[in-house]
Amino acid sequence: MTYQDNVSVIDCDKCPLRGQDCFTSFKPDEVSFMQRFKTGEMVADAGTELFIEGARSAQLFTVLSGMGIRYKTLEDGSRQVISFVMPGDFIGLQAGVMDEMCHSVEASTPMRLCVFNRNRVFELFQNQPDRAFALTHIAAVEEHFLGEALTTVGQRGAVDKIAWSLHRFFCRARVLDLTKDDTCPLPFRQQDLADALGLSLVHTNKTLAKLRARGVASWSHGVLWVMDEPELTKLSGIDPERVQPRPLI
Amino acid sequence: MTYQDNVSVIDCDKCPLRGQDCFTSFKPDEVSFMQRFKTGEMVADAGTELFIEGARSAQLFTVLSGMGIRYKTLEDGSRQVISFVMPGDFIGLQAGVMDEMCHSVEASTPMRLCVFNRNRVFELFQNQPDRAFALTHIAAVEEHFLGEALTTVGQRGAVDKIAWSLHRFFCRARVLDLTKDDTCPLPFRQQDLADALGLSLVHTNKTLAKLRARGVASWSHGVLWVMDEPELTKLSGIDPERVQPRPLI
DNA sequence: CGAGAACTTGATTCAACTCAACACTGGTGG
DNA sequence: CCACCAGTGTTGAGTTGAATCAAGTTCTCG
Repeated sequence: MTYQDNVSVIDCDKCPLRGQDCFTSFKPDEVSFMQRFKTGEMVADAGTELFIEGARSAQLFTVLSGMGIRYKTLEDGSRQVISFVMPGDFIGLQAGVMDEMCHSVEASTPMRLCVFNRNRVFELFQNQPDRAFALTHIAAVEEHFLGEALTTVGQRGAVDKIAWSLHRFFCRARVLDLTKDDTCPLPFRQQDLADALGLSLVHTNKTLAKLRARGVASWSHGVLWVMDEPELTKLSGIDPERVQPRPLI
Repeated sequence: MTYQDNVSVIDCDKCPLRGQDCFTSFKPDEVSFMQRFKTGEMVADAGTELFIEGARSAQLFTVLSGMGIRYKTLEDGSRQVISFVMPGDFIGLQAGVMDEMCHSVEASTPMRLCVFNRNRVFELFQNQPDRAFALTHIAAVEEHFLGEALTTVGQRGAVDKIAWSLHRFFCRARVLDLTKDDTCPLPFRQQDLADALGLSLVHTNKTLAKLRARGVASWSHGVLWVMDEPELTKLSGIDPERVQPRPLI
């Protein structure tokens, strides 16, 4: 399952994410504050449930590496994937400010997570206005993204939905430097994508085949290959995908 | 259109919303801070665009009275209603922390808004940790709601979608004390509801008729009448609708 | 090598969409 | 004052995109 890995904890100082230019830069005292705020690291195997809907959690995480999914489950067993979780994402904010999580988070690959203590979140508001602002910024960005997802799921057809999803993922991967040429890892199941877009597994599969046949994008064996990026961008309906640096917690 | 109404500005001290028990209480110094933070009031006619997608805005608002919709527009002209805006809602957070809004906001009824200055948001983080936390809390609640909306739009059938939407609205209205017996104002068009749920106008109309015929709920002439609340709740798929007090800005 | 999970593909069904007409309302101007 | 119009709501008929059902095929891993 999961285990604490106290030996090889990374210093915030040397955090491999912080340097990337898709994240806003830290002031020196912010780094040292985060170092004190951080209570450890955790490694999770693929399949681990990091959070469970409705549960209170004492811990909050920042993803150092690996990927996962946030999702909600309905009474009838159907599932809505809310978003894909990637390195740099902060998870558990809802548990941090409200009393409980309103969705579950599951690791799709092995993940390494930076661990924070829930009951120290308020310290951050008291002592580190910049960090508190960053937290709010992250929440606003997440809200923005959910609005886009809602729009896609509510208004577009299957081809556009899939295209949007693949395009968005590829762009996120690129700023994280996870792409190689026109490819990037996409370690989810077709079922996950289907549940994210409100499509059936079968239709998702057929639509992916269509995009592959059209020479737009191809996803197999956990690797996404963007064959015709302009076309994918056009189908996705996203303007220039403003890549604005976002804060890291 | 809109105009400043400098004469009858309400003191935060006497804010009619603050007293309601659906909002968390303020400490005295928080009230005085908000009073200084508040730069005025605005009255908007029905139909006014409070925010326009993509624009920067110098102002942020808290809704004092009236209702509206948040929405995104797509290239092809279709529209996704992100949420319904009700008294107590804080709008413009995205403009406040990111540089621009990623959805528009339109008044559906005449609205009275409390106006704040965007460039003073950071003061709040520097001087008022409680208020800053409240802002983050609001963002997290909004994120929670959007996740629920996404789940509904993605996974449920038309009857459930409509039921969820009506139930949610009625619950929100009730905690704001806008209900009278089993009714509450619902000042939107069927098209707005359709665009919120990703349904066509025609199908929305037919589904509303179905709920009316079944004796569950009836919406006409801007008034929602909940005829069978247990049934509506059941259809909506919401557990107990935990009514947790939320902060007001 | 066998078993389960994931992915494919074709055939059929159904929920929701589009089209099209009509009813009701309130506002405007001749 | 009434004719007209634009916005909104209602209803029926026919179409379609996506769901479901049903059978494979390929992968993965113990």
